[in-house]
Amino acid sequence: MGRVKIQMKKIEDKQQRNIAFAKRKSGLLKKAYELYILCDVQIALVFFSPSGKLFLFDSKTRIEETIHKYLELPCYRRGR
Amino acid sequence: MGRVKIQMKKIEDKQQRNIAFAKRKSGLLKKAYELYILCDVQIALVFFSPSGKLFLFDSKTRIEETIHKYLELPCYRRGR
DNA sequence: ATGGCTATGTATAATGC
DNA sequence: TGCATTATACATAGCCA
Repeated sequence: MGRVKIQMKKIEDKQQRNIAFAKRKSGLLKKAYELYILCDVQIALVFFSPSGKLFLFDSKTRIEETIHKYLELPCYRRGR
Repeated sequence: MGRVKIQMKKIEDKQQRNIAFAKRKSGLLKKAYELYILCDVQIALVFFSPSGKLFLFDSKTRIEETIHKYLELPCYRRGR
């Protein structure tokens, strides 16, 4: 997607990994937002940066509500 | 991103909304996967389709672990 | 580190089967 | 109701300030 196609494996250089994280974090949050708006669906997204900082996205419902809706599903309906 | 730029608002036509959901769901899951692999970070993604079907992505840790890691944060560290 | 730039790879809206 | 294709908008890798 950039000037060069990259291999899908962990970026070993820590500085390069942080740069990639910063850029892709924004992209992922935007995609989550767009899916939520365009399709009017409930979404919860939780992730941690390489340094352990928390990032969140949720749809208009509070993230806890989506999480609890998931946790309350019987295990066999959780997929996996 | 397609042939035409679309407005960022709910797609009112149900059939078109389902089509957009199906495509963007794959894209969002792929982006989450790529961030996880490239940057080696913990991610939990939970969302429901317009018809209420559950979709998930998580990094190698079980999704419950990431969720609990989030829920155990003191509220002031959850952002928002 | 951060924040733009730009060339290039990707995602996807519309369309075709 | 889906897949596959195509054209076009978007995301981002590598640079540079």
